[in-house]
Amino acid sequence: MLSKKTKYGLKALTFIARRIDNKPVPIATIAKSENISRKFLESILLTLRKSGFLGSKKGKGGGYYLLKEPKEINMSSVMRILEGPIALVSCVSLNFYEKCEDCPDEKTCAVYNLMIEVRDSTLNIFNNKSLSDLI
Amino acid sequence: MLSKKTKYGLKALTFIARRIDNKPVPIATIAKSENISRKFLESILLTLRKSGFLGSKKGKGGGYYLLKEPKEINMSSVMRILEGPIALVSCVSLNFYEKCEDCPDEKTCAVYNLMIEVRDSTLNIFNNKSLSDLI
DNA sequence: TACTTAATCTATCGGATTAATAGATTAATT
DNA sequence: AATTAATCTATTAATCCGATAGATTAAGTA
Repeated sequence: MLSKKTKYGLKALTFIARRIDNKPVPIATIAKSENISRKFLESILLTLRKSGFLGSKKGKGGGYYLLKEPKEINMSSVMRILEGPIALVSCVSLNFYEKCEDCPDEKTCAVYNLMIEVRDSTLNIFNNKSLSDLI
Repeated sequence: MLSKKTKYGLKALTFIARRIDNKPVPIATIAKSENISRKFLESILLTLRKSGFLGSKKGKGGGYYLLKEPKEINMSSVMRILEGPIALVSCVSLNFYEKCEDCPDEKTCAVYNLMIEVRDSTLNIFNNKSLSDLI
């Protein structure tokens, strides 16, 4: 299941992307319009800024704005920043690989191949979707 | 990410399915062979029994055995019992549907359609996989 | 019958993670 | 100077996960 962080993050990104002028959008505006706890959203937007998706401007007329074209913002990268691994088990993760403690050998693991398949099909969707597709 | 419960459950099911004679397998045997906490596995097998996948026999020579052919044990149903919803958000879940509190309208939700797509592709895999494919 | 094996049931617990909150600070605009 | 709005640091509340403990019930075996 998707965390609220990810869900809110995606909603906020699309909200910001919908502004054609790309003028800064204040946190409060997004929070109110999308029914998100203002403070929680604050921390989410901060991570999106630190990851290079968003820029920010303080003071009056400030807020968050996109640093790239919506078309250039890939869903895989957003999901990885907000949610973490796309794979269902870390031993099949491309970007967050980790060996399973309990599993002596991945090649003989029954779960492994199934999860590879799921990962690939999900990745296939996220890789071919950008923020512009969510608008 | 998959819970350990699900991962262990899948491993245990394949372990049991590998016994061609389908004689009861004691919890302890599975736990030792698959490096799973015995007590934790106990509760997992209990839910698999209550869901109709496994039968059990007490006493000497007892243990858990499959109630159906591995070919008849569908991955979607196993996943739903062990992990819960296959969908990433409950508002796109077929079996565990729940309305999002924050979302006023699913039709205008940007996340919705993306998650529908992910659900369908994952479901497509699980629906066409059975326990026999894991062995 | 007594003993052993093994599942069953109830309950609890620590730790990690998630979601949310609070308050003080910094920066920009008017 | 006043206002607006992001930033930073810390804390809290709630939930969930993985694991554990102990007593009980059932079945086979000597």
